[in-house]
Amino acid sequence: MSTAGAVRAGSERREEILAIAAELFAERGFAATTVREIGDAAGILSGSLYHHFDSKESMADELVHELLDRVLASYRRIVATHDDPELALRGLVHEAFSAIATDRATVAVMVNEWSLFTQFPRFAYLREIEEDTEKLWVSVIERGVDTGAFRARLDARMVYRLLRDAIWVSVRWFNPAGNDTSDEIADSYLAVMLDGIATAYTNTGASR
Amino acid sequence: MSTAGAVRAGSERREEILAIAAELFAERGFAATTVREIGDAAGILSGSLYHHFDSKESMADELVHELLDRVLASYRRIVATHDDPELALRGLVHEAFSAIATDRATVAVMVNEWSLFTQFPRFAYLREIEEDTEKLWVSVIERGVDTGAFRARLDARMVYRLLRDAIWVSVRWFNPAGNDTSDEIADSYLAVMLDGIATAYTNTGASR
DNA sequence: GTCTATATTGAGATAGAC
DNA sequence: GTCTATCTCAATATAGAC
Repeated sequence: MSTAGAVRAGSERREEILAIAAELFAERGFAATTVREIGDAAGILSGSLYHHFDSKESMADELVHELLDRVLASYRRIVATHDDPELALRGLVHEAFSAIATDRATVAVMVNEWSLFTQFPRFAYLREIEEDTEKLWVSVIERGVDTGAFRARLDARMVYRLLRDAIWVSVRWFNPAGNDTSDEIADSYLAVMLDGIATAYTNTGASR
Repeated sequence: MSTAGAVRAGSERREEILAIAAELFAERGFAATTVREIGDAAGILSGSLYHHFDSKESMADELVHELLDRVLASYRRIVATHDDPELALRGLVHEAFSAIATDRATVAVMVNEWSLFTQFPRFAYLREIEEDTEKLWVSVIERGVDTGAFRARLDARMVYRLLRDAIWVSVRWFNPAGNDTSDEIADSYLAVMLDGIATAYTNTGASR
């Protein structure tokens, strides 16, 4: 393999540096993290980073792109293996929380820098993958409405966004090393989303 | 009134510049917005901004602090005037979406830069106000559990965070000038949160 | 309250030796 | 693959005139 210029494929050292960068981006923010800090944390000088990467931006790019590709692939597998819409939805939610647990830093970068990154052409895939993801989740929700598992006249797109936003932003406070596992919080969120928080006998309000 | 140094209280020009800065911070991100851009958009040179403000940071500080104070005060009024927990919760959710509609740019700055700002001592009030807000919402949810309006054994804190995260992050895609008003989306979110998306007869799964 | 002019700093990135 | 050394630029912020 070539050693000149910014290497494309994944060497061990590369992955190591990416993981360090992810932690710093997540902790301080992408813009507020300097390449000198990344170099310091990796035990090399900032200039040496450019043997591995083209730019600071390309580090974040690689991190987030790889994560999103992986998560979308998992989503597709889950939907393909569950005919039952409720079971499919449960699988999707568990998968998302699982990603928060296993890739906390990168998820935090994605969530915190979403509005920044989506401005730039090089991050166009963010919107594309998110669009595919939305289609996938919405199709599951709509199928649930069709089968009668979910309520009629649901706005599937709105339900998806509510759930998506709540799940991903939980990376800001959810600590998988704490009291709850990612499966436990997934089940808690699913319980609220599926059954609601109101008791049946209050379910008579004019506005509902 | 004094005209030397950075003025504290609100003149019209000041408010105008703050609104312009909020739009730019929201659109491009706080770090990626330069004081030159703010000056250009306001029709003055960047140096002249420092007659009104101490720093770029203090502009964001003022915007977000003022918003959060205002929202928390509204929350308190709502809780104080509603004995019924469900009505109180409905009022809170409507108020939050109303803030997104009336102060979209500042809410976006708060949401997008939360992790960045909370790192700095000058933004300590962010965590403080958020803590008070959490207590207020959680007390409403717990009262609902006590009165029987909401399900027993709810994790009130978790329910609050799910709802809070979903509401605020919706600023990234919710367009109050579009098809839905803020009251409509508030009612949609409340319908899902109160009643869930599952139909009653599926409510027999072992995991629920 | 804004402009002219500029100080000052710190950032991302590069070239070439080792 | 890392270091030495440095370039280059753009950013925040300031001083003082008008």
